[in-house]
Amino acid sequence: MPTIRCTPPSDPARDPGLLADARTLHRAVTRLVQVWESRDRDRICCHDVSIRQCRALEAVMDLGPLSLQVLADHLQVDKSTASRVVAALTDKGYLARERDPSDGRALLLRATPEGVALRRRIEDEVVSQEAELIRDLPESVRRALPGVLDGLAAAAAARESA
Amino acid sequence: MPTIRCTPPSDPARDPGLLADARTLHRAVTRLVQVWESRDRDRICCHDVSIRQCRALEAVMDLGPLSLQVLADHLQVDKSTASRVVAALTDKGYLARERDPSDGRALLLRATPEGVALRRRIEDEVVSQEAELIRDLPESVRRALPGVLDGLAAAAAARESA
DNA sequence: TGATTATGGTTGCACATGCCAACCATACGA
DNA sequence: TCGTATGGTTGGCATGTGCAACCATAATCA
Repeated sequence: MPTIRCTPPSDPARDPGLLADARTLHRAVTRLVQVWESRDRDRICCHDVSIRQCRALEAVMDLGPLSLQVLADHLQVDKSTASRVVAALTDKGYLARERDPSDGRALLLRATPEGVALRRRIEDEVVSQEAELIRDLPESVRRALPGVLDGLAAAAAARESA
Repeated sequence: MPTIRCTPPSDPARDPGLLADARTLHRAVTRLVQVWESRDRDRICCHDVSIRQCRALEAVMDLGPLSLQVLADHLQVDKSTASRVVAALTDKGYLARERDPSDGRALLLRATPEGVALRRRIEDEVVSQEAELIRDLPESVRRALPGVLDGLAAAAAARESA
């Protein structure tokens, strides 16, 4: 389908500052992502699950019982990867793999009570560290953060799927 | 050295909104990191190098000729991982592994001309996509971005090394 | 000086992740 | 009912990761 774009695809010459802004943004996001990745590895991996496994557990809890394919789409990984992540979580007792009664092919993934507890434990710990962190930030920055980050992630995700 | 902290280490009871803010922040950053990881996989991995390899190449160029250990510290990975990443980049011709003349044990890692060209190629492409992205953002968000992101990354990095 | 210790790198191991492709079972549509 | 589409699993192969063991060179100290 021929989507109509309101903004022309590229006219950086029209706004000379745009590329400079973009470069600044690129470096800032890259730095943030790298720092956070490392933090998450340290904070999550000591809790019996990998980062990916933790994200999968969160997705299952937040999106309700779901199929493997939906989970894979959400995590943006191949379904084979999702299958193995789920297998690991199931082996550890954090997820339950049921058959979808309305579709004999599909799974219905649910978090077990142990999974719910683990997720709460990890998130509480991380959030308390987050609290330490934002207390040191200027009030203006602290207030602007969620909106800005959500906007950025949403814009990137939208462009991704376009 | 006994660093003095201006804010007490933890008193969430003093500010009941703090934990809620922290949770909001946590979810926002997590989402952003996930979206970006996926983006980077798609944007970088079609250029003959993995994300990690690209980061390593950037680090070598930005920090000047450096040793494996310094690189590993910067990327926050084990030195064995750094060793293999460097080996891959060297095999592909993007890095040169020299002996440090002032220390017979250490390496001096440098980007080759091919490495420099590759990094420029990748960054130009990514930055142009970034430009598309921020053009769609509200002006207020776009203006707040770099400061907010830098502040957050810096705070996280500082707390990390504390 | 000679022995001990510290540091920089590499390698083996085990495992998670990643993608592709082949495969099976079930569902759906012509 | 037969062909096709979809949901999942598994195998293969590559990369990435940390840990531990190991080697070579420095640095330190008796």
